[in-house]
Amino acid sequence: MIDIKFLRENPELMRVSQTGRGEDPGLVDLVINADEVRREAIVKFEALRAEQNVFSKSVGSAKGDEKTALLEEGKKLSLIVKQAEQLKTQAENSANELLLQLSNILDPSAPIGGEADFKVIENVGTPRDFSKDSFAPKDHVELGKLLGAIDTERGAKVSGARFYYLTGVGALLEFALVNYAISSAMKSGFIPVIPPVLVKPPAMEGTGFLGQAAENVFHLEEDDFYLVGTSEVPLAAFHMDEILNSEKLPLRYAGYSTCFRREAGSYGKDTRGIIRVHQFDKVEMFTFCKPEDAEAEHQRLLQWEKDFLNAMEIPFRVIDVASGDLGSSATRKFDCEAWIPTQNAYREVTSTSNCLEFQARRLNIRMKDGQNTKPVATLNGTLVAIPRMIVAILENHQNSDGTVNVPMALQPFLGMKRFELV
RNA sequence: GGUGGCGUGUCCGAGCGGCCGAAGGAGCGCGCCUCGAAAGCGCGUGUUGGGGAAACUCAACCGUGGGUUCAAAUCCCACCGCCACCGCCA
Repeated sequence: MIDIKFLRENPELMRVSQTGRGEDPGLVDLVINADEVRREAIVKFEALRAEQNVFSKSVGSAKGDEKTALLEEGKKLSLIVKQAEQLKTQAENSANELLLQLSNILDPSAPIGGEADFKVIENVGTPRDFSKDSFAPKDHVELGKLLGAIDTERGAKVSGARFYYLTGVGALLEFALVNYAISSAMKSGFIPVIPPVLVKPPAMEGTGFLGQAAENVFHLEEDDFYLVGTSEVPLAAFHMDEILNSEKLPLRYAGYSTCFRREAGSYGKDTRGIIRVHQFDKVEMFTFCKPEDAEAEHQRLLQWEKDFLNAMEIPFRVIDVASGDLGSSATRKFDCEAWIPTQNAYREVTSTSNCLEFQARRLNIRMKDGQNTKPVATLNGTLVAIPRMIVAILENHQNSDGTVNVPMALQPFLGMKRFELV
């Protein structure tokens, strides 16, 4: 949520930001109008209410005929106050509804444009040249079968398209990735968390996933629960309605959870394999910090993501995501894209967003900073999203016979140096 | 799922329908005392919104939402959460 006071004073900045995202700049003026209506309604109601408060007190001490007369008048006043209160509530609700529709203000350094207008920040490592090894790389589906690691056919049989089983070394690889991720996160001061994956509407709304992202969220109609698409949701909502001690910041949490995504509108995209699935596990980093520290923290999160990919010995690049492709909560976002040999392309494997105070305002998470209470900043970043990391590892570290070398960093967690054929 | 109890400020814990934003205590902050500390004493200590340059002032908030009333923390209803016991189950 945007700070209404900031918006009142900087409407032009907000219009520019909305335009940059490809969203409606006219919304800004609707919000400003609604805010004026809201404040007028408040003034009217409060004046009447104050009058009623004074009046009510005089009733108590009166008696006899005088009291009967006062009671009559009180009834009339009561009606008027009630009407004014209703108008006030309506005005507040509609102002709030509009305000919630506004996306976060863009970071001025974020590249403007659509999905394709990202800026490459750096390339790390060099894609392996398979012609030098004189064999054509197999894709992860084929490797997964040869190793007994991934079973997409049975996944489809049991749950439908975009489901899979991780079996044998596939399952072990997930455990190793998670253990490696959590143990390195703890070294950086993260608190490990296993959060709930079913959440109630306020958590989902607060994190900003019920706007344009709503179509990708699973909803349990009967119980009004949402299945989270990322543990960002329960981690952000962890401190909902709380006031944090600013001296304890930054607070860093590493959440391990299953993630559920409907993948609506991606029919025909990545239908093969486990690049795009309805359910997967992920270790997510989440930070609560002072707004003035957010930008530096964003760089730190990015660095931890890079460290992870380097430890997996995978070539990748970092992109600065363009304005039109940011989530509504993010002011800026960096993606790490791993090299996928059989696609001859870089594909997103991790992503980190700076939401500044946007989510915190919606979730009512504040900090006590000296005399003042003000919203904190929140940031999130993927440490490892299991299926995509498995794809990257299998495809990049395969040998001509279909066996796969285990990256050094994972060997202690797996107890093996190579995945063998089954 | 059934029955009973409870939900008040950072925490504990009072609260005849008006004088209750709310006693008392703990904690915290400042000061006194002390060589220093503890104890003791004194003072202070919520959030949100509106108006105001500010001092300040007004309004709202006692789980949430409705209702009754001139007036609700206090009465009524619904919902949510917590605790206890019973039933069922991992």
